Amino acid sequence: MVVKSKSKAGEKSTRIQEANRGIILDAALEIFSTYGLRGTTIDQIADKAEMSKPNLLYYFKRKDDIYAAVLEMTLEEWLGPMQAINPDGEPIEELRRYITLKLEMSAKKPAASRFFANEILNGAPHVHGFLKTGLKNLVDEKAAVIKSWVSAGRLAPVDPHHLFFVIWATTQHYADFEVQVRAILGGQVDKPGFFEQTAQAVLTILLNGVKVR
Amino acid sequence: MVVKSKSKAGEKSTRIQEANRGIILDAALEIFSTYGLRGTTIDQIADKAEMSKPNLLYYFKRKDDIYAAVLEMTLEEWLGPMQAINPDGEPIEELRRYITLKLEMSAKKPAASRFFANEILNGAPHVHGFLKTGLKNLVDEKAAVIKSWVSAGRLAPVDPHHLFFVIWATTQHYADFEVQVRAILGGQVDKPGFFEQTAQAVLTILLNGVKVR
DNA sequence: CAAAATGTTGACTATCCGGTCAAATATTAA
DNA sequence: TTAATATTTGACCGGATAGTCAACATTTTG
Repeated sequence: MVVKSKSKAGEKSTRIQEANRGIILDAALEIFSTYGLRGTTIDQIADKAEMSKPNLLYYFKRKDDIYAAVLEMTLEEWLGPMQAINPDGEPIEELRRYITLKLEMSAKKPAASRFFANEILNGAPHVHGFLKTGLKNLVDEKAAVIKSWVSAGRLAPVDPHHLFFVIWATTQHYADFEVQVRAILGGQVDKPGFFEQTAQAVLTILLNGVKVR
Repeated sequence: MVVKSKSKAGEKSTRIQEANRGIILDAALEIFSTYGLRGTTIDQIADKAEMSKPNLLYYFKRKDDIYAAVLEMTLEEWLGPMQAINPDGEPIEELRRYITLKLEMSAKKPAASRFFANEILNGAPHVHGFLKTGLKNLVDEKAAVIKSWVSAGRLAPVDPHHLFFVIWATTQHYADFEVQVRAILGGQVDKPGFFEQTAQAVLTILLNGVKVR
């Protein structure tokens, strides 16, 4: 049969589909990240995507489907930097690279960070399973690396899990609480060297915090 | 005169009013903190408060009024610990106390922290003015204290504003991302010594990060 | 080209939700 | 007790919002 099944298995997509799905996901990320799932309306996303609502629903049948797609997209790149922590590297340098990468992601894709923050604040209904399996496994694995570094006397004695929490909290703060940071620091935030200044301050505190004395 | 003037213009309130407003604000904080303003329905709050919707609206005319009341209530206690930073104290001890207080607040009133996080994530529409005035002033004042400590060589050279951001991010993380922390640490979170363990880890990293070497 | 497939939209429906209101009930004061 | 006042609620209204659908428009294919 010559049926061009377009549903599940034989996922063929035209350029228009490719393009529009991308446009929708970008728009949705933006809106979801500030209003959350329940606070977002399909019309808002459609407006942002410059597309009629029925047209948008032609690509994603339900609001939840859009949300799920954005979530999947976001989660993928979220774990990248952590996976890159190298057990055979120099501890402080590995942490410096990890923290810097996370800060860069917050600066470049603040909406992704806020989207995730919203999901967690709402009780993580859509990623609870993932947190307890995928994320936990990865964190436990990397925590073991940290622990081995501590045991070898290459890092100050510090609880590995809490170290990750502190790093996540700090790096994501600049995306999630950007409005507050702006309110306090003012136009300074938009000046050229701001990212470097932030990175330097954060790295100074956190790395000194884990260096062997 | 027999008028029991309460606040505004002869605002007398009965015990029932006193009690019900309190019940409503507690319920509202809980719901708002997980669903945000737009994601919360009046019915949800009414259910939580075990009260009919019209009855609830008898005490607060509009949803926004409830939100504003919760916000005011939350903001007040939010600044307490920071104001308590004493310029004449010993720097490391002052910071230790501040961080510990913030961690205690996160542990005791996570909903308040999440409520605030939601407001900021949503773009801080209701507190933007406050952030740029009240909060900024207080932060600038305390940043000057930190700066003087650094200048006197009593703290490692660190940007005062970023130090506050790191402290806020870290301490509030345990409330805002509680679901994630639970997913990763499991039942450990509910064991007796967990708070002390967390405080110790956080204090170790942050205080070592700012101690003079 | 013409037919088929894909993409787009205005108009519509059903439901949810914020808010009202008049009537009923409970509390307080005289 | 009774009258005034405060509290509670079922029923309702109007606007917003998720999702549908049939018709129209465009693109792809043979």
